[in-house]
Amino acid sequence: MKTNPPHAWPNNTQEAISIQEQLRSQVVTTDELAEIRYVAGVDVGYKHSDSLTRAAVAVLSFPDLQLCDRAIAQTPTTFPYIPGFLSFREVPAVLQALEKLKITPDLVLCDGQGLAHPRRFGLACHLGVITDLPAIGVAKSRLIGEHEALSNRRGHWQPLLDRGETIGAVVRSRTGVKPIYVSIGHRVALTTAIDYVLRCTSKYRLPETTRWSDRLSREDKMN
DNA sequence: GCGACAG
DNA sequence: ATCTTGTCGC
Repeated sequence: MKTNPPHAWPNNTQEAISIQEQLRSQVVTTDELAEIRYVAGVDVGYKHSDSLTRAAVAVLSFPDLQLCDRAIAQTPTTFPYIPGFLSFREVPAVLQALEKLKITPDLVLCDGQGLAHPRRFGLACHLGVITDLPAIGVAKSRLIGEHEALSNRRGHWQPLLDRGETIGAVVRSRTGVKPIYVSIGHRVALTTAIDYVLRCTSKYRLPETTRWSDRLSREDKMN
């Protein structure tokens, strides 16, 4: 698929903050989706030295979740890991991987937060706005926000709150497992996002999309 | 100043 | 994320 050239890249957190504050107004928090036929999962890993960033993208058919396309890309790591600035570290490699896809996904599930972010502009929002693809943040752990006790049954969820504002949801993707953190990335409402995440999750805690991109990333690591 | 802190 | 063996539990 084609992606638009990214905006100027920051060299420090001050510049990164101003970019986040500028771009967050472009996030669409309502459903603006076409028919979903292909869902992509994105995973990013790093080499031992941390100097290389590797992005893997898996495109699955929806709703049957069969692997239809895949891509890997590696770029020099240009930004350190700082909570709240993950996207500046991962987006460049992800864009290169997306460029290699033959199939343009209708929805992207990102490994990280979307709106559930200090400035409401996590990885899923950033990638969504840059590509203008519908995107959802699916994180394995919490960045910010609090929530009420959660039922341990699959499908149950609680709003994730920050100063009374709903910024995402804590979702039990499988009965009895640790919950996952789902939030709006771009062009998807929260309840719709939760629904798609659950529909992409069958046998395990994480969506099949993330599991596939994880696998592709690990395979590539061996080469 | 003391914790918390996506991947 | 990544470095890493065995081990507890279903």
